[in-house]
Amino acid sequence: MAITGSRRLSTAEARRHTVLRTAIKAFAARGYYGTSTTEVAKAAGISQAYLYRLFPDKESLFVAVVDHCSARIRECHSAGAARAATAEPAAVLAAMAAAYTELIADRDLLMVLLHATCASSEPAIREAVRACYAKQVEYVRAASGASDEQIRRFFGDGLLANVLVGVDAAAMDTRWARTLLG
Amino acid sequence: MAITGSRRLSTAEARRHTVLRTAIKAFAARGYYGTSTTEVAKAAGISQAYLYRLFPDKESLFVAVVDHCSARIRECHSAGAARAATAEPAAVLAAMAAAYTELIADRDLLMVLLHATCASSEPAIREAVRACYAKQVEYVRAASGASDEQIRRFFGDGLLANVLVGVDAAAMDTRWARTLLG
DNA sequence: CGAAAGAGTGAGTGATCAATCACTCTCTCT
DNA sequence: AGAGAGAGTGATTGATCACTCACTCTTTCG
Repeated sequence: MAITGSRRLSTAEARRHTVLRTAIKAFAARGYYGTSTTEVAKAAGISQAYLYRLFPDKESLFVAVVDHCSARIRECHSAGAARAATAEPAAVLAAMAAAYTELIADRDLLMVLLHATCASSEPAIREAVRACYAKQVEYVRAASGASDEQIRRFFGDGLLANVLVGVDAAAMDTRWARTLLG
Repeated sequence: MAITGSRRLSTAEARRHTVLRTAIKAFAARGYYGTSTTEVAKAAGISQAYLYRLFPDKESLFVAVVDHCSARIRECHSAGAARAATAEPAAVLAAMAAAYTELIADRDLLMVLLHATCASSEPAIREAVRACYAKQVEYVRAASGASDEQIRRFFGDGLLANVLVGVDAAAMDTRWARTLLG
């Protein structure tokens, strides 16, 4: 190891990356407490024992998954901002919101972050969630130049969308769901 | 039983009520999957075995707790609305929002609802969460006469407050936290 | 070749969990 | 008094959990 700087990812690192991707689906359903490491390993196509050679424990694994989700959201916001019609804060925010709505349509990534917020009684997870919000807020602020009030509304809308996806409100035909879906 | 209509709550029913109150604190920290029935029983001051005579299983217990929280939120909104300065929708919404902010200051009730949203991959829990939102939205609509857009913003603000309390943003001295706290 | 390093696993371990059972104690009503 | 109903519990069970260990197979490289 450490022989060349141009070496491809080692196989173990590639595996770790695979685990991060597939663990999103595994954790999405029942979160940190409700998902067993065996389920995560099965989703990644490896043995549970090897999972423990890739990550020191379940908490570190979950934190890594949250960080991975956080990075994907920032990529999404960035891609959205690039598609904004004008450089006006409101236009940039609207473009980012549209990209975000598209991103969370598959539910899994979103549910992991919802679960992570819930599991923030574990200090390490709380820090990961805080870091995720910190990076999102500062990125949105820098990319859009929006005011605090605009940013607050942006995140309020996003969180409402999260919950509506979480309870699958789009599949319901009730007045309250239609009201909140807007 | 069923002898008189004026009888006080039976002792078993009183116990059930105690359990619902105390279980909020127990479930708040680690949610449906992460909280054992032994912890819930201990918080209520009864044996775990008796918990199973009061509720058929863990899921029913959790659903009952969610329903209890739902009722408390509606009482809170109702009390808030009664304190509104004028009957204008915006004034009523503001008064309800203020009452809600006060209610969730203790974190526990709020965290249970956040956990319930997360646990909505369990059908019975999902239904309880949906019912909770349904009642809230329809109550807010009826009490305030607000437009759909106003209602959406009201719940977006509430959910943002939920998350900020969830990660204890008020205890942080960072720019992103100050921005979102407003 | 051969040996060292790393990828990967089967078979456990003790702890903990939801749920059950057999049992005791305390009322209430006749 | 005494019997029956309901309140309440200690002990247990089979399953599942996070985590570990001893081991094999494969790749790389001198």
